[in-house]
Amino acid sequence: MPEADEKRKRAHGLLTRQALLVAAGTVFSRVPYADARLKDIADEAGISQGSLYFHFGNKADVAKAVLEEQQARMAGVLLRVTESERRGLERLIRLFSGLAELVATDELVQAGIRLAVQPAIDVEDEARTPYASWVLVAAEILRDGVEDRSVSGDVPIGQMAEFLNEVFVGAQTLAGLEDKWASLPARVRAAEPMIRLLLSPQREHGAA
Amino acid sequence: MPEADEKRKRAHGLLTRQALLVAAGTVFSRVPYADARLKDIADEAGISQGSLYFHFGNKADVAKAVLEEQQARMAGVLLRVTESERRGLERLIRLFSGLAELVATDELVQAGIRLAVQPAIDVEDEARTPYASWVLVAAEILRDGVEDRSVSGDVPIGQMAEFLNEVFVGAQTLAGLEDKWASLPARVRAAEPMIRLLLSPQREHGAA
Amino acid sequence: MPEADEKRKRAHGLLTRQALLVAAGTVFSRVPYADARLKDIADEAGISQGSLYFHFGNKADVAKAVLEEQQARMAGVLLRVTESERRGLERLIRLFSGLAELVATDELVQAGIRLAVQPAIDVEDEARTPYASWVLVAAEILRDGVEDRSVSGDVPIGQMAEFLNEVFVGAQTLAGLEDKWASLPARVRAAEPMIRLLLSPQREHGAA
Amino acid sequence: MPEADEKRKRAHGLLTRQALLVAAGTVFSRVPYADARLKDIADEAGISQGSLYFHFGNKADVAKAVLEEQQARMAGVLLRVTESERRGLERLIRLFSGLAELVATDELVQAGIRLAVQPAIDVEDEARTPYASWVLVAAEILRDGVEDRSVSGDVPIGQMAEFLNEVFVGAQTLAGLEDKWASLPARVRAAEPMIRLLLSPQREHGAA
DNA sequence: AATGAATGAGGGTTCATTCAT
DNA sequence: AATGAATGAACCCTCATTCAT
Repeated sequence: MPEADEKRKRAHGLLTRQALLVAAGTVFSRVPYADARLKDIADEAGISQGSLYFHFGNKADVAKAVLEEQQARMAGVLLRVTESERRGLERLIRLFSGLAELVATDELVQAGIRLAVQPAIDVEDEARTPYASWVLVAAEILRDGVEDRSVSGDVPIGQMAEFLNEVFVGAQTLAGLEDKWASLPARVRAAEPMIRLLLSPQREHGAA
Repeated sequence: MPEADEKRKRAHGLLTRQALLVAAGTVFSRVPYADARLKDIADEAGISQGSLYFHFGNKADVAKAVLEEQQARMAGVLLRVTESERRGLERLIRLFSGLAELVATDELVQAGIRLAVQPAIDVEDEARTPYASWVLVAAEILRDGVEDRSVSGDVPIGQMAEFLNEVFVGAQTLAGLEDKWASLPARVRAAEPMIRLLLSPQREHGAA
Repeated sequence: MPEADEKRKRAHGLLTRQALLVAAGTVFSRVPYADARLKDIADEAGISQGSLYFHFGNKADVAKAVLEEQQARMAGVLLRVTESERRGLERLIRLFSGLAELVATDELVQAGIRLAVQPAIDVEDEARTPYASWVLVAAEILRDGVEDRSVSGDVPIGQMAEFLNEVFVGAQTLAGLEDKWASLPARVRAAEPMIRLLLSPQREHGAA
Repeated sequence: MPEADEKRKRAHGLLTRQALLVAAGTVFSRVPYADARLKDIADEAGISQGSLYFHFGNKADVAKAVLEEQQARMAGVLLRVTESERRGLERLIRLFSGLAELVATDELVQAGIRLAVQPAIDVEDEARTPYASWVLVAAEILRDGVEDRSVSGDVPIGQMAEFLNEVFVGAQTLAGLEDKWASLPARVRAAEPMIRLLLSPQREHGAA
């Protein structure tokens, strides 16, 4: 059954590629792009450095693959939260804590963050843009919240979305420096009261 | 007068060192530590690469000097704001916008931020700690604010200080990615209403 | 009928080998041996790189096969000319123009020339000798020409054969550089009058 | 005397560069461009491989420098011959034998020939063109020869120049293959009678 | 007969650092 | 105080070759 052989072969290749991706996550989560050694990634994945080039064209491609996977995993959290939670305010809180949990525990996601934040010459912007999209997501949820009365109608949606994004990114940045993101969930939890205060309907927003 | 010569020489040496620092700021503000080339710094300063080693011991030393200068300049803003503003709330707001302005316009400070945020192998923590101190500063100001009634007494000082730090760092991170910090002042301005809302005395803080 | 299968398989194998040879011709005609990539040859032939090793032992073997085929094709021209032309002088002229035509149009022959001219480490001399043999062929034809009176008896056979060989090789080298041998036939045509002048019987040869 | 120091330093650098060029000649004269190892060149010159990059930008630059030097040396022969010999025919003969002598004894010139003949991807045409110019030189000399009656007026200048170029290039190619150009002078000497026969004034040229 | 996957040696190049002057 | 020159370690990447299927 040569066809079965083919399949197994290809499957094995995909496994290796997956291992490589995980290894890349480990390495890129620890050191900046320029300091990351392909040799370390290959070693970590248990294959030769040359093999790496069978699966990825070059160093930048590896980084891009990590970024893509990171985005997919973060989008996964969004999806799950969207499905499970009805009301806007809670959805937002859950999204934040869900992302925090993911970031705190998933090395590949941590690697993606590192890569996204630094201007590596060869990893083009295509992969680094998504920060903007999270603002849109937050705005969307806020609008839902206004509709379902979990969020005050006085909230200036756009600016608040931007603000919340800053809060999360700031927490993420600081947690990354402090203890490799282990404290991120705690930080987000600590921020929750302030967020509720800002959004809860019983207060008017006298913006400047 | 050989002594005069000596003096001139030493003065000239300091000038060169200063030029080197500025050049380092320019380069480190643009690319990550590992991508920064001593050659580029030397070129930018208009001296030979070899000379650089007369003024600094090695690459890490240059980075450390940049970090020190950055911290001095940021501390300068704190000093000026502390002197000029009486009431806690306004002092805090002024501090934020003052720092934002500095970051947006001063390449060396931008360089410092870049260096502080990334885990460069050889620039040890000594220089990266200051993030923690800003939380202390914020807490101090908040306490003053409570005392002078510009800040609500219900505000949980420690957590709020941490939260505000996250906001600023988040704005800084995003502005850095977006347009090399040009938009940071605008971001801080946009965040002002939320901050006022959180701190102003006429609302109770019944957070968990 | 398993035997028929066998036959078909073997035939198919030969086809592939042939395709491989053609592909090698294409690649070796374009770039020096060391720059020729087995991957390019395999791609050009439409098979996998691994398969190439079923048909040839290694890179040098591929080159040797190309050289052999080239020599066979050039010898073919000699054979055809010998059969068709009686008189020595005309035979010589026809041989030159026939070879020129072949070189100008046959990529595999071009590849052979490239390979023969450069000192590739692993394609040993076995394959590169034939230059000498062309001198012998030319001498033989010259002798025939003297006998049939189409070539002057005063011609110093050995040296003239060597000289004619140089002319052809020179034209070949220059045409190769100029336009990938497209101009070789024209060059040979332009050289014809000089050759006739040197060989025609009505003039005495007062060599040193 | 710091100025003297400067001078000595720079002179030392030029010496190294010169040594590097000679070493490159040795290596490039032996193996094709792609097989030439920068390590071998550096070793041959007695410096580190890294130093090589202080004097030349990259491998292609080294090759280009060799080509330039080769052209200068060959042009030198032309100059000397032009000065020493009055009559066209003798000038031509002397030029050929002078070049042959140079090629046979000068490794750097041999290297230049090797480089000029093979299509190395990164050594651009700028450096490989000069073959054409030799045809012009030959034509010029032939014209002089016609004027001073050392060359027959019936000679078709352009075509004859091209033909003579082919002869020399052919001899050069074959000598290169045979014994690293040692036999080139002998080959040129052997060709001399044929050339004289073609050019000497007492015969008419019935060109096609 | 053929393929996808893997290997490993080696090459060119970069760059922080040092040295002689 | 400054420079040109030199060093050497290391990195990314290529590519002929091999192996399991």
